[in-house]
Amino acid sequence: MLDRDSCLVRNFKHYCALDETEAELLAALEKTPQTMSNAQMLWEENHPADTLCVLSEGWAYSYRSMDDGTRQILNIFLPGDIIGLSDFSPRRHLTSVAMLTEGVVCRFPLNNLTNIFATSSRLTTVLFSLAGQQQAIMAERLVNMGRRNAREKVAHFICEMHLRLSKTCPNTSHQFHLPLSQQVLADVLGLSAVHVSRTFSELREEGLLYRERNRIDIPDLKAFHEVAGFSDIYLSDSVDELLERSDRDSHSGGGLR
Amino acid sequence: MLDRDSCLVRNFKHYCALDETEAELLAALEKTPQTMSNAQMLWEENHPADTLCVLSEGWAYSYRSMDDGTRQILNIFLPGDIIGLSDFSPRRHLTSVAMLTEGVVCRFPLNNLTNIFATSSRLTTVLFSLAGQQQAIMAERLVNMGRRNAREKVAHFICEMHLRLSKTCPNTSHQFHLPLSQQVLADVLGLSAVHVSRTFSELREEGLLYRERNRIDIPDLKAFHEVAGFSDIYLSDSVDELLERSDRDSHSGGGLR
DNA sequence: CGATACATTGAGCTGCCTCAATTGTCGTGG
DNA sequence: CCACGACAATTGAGGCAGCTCAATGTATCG
Repeated sequence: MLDRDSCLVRNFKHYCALDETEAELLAALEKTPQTMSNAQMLWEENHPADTLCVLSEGWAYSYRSMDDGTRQILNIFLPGDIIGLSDFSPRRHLTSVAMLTEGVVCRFPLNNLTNIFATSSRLTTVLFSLAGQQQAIMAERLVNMGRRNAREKVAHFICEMHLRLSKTCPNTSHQFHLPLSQQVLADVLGLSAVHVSRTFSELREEGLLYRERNRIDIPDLKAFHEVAGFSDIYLSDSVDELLERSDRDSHSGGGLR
Repeated sequence: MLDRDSCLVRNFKHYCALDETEAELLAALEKTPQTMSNAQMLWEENHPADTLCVLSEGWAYSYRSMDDGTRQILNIFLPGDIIGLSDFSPRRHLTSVAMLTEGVVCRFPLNNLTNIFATSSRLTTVLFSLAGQQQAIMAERLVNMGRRNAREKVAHFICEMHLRLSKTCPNTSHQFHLPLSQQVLADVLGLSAVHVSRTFSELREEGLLYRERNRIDIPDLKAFHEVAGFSDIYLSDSVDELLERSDRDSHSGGGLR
């Protein structure tokens, strides 16, 4: 056992109670901590995908580089996130991943996942939910890119990050730290850095959003959600009910544990 | 047993051999066929997500409706696809799903999935891969939306559909049926229908792509991929290797089957 | 103190949008 | 068989959101 819950275990406990075996299975994913400097790469597009990662500390992001030198950022990762779940099946990583801050990551081989599948159907359920959540985030970002203007894009993304942050660290208020440069934001949102700057100016002048250095301040969260057309359902997680069913199933035969 | 493989079983066999138990688990998902007319809804955004669907025949799509009346299409589904995998964890569907053609769908309760998790770690692995593939498709579309112009967007999407089609039905040549109106394409790509039309005209005049009614003709596939900046890695599936590992694991203890 | 990265602001351009009118295609019913 | 209506596609005209290029300002750090 561990003397103290790892980041991942803490994250999972948010979803369901874990017995000893399960906690150990998860802890196995965080056996090999590795400190990372800002901007350091975890892996690059097209490289063999034999390991995935738990992000234990710090922020990271995944992206695809374009031929013309630009890039599209696909995902922002926070502590407790598993990085590369979607690269589970292809032989090679589909995206590059790099750090946004200093931090700690723990690589683990793909086997650990299949091992979990074979051992705990409850953890499998949670993992599946997590993968689904990541997909939901990407779906929402697709909507963002396709059908919203710059103002809404920026606002919506800030709302999303704010909500995700307040889930992992509950003391997040209307002010919080967001270590993303305007260039990074532009690469997330499919805008130019210049236009992101103008958009921030606009929002600031209307008193809706203040940003200096990497601090964000949203004076009126409700009004801001309005601007963004933000709805939080896509980030709501309710694995509990699923697990109840799963447990019922296993008691009534056919199940594993 | 079934006298004839269901659509889904056929799809899964593409990934790995199935024993009798596994085939039955999968077949259970297609127990309740239901014929659907064109444009009929499978479910709507925000409605309770207690069942998912296998698409047995026909095409379908998922989308999000915006306040201003527009919509963003998130995914196009082909026969053999499981619809709603990403709605697995939230209590409510995050997207609406409707048919693009006539067809047949089979609803099944969420339990069936958790049941699979608890019974076959091999099927679980395949399911996880499928979910990953859907996410890869969405990631690619995100890149499309963020960093490509209309011409590339249209071309890239056509390439993607062409490839996906030729995987499920091998007799797809450089001509194929694509039952998507220009309005639908616009809603996929975040463009206006008018501009999609102009883009098709442009591509036609350059001899790169012909489209009339719902038939597509790509005279020179290689040249067309060039225009699109299309790379097919993100649609490559290699679950086989994963399963080998999974099997090895289970033989050496800790595993299930 | 200079170097480097990040942010702001202006000017001019363009890709895509909106609105609107026209044509083509199909299915339906008289 | 033709007339009709519904829908999909095309084409033109004009507008604007967001782009690029470039210059300047500002903070951080060795």
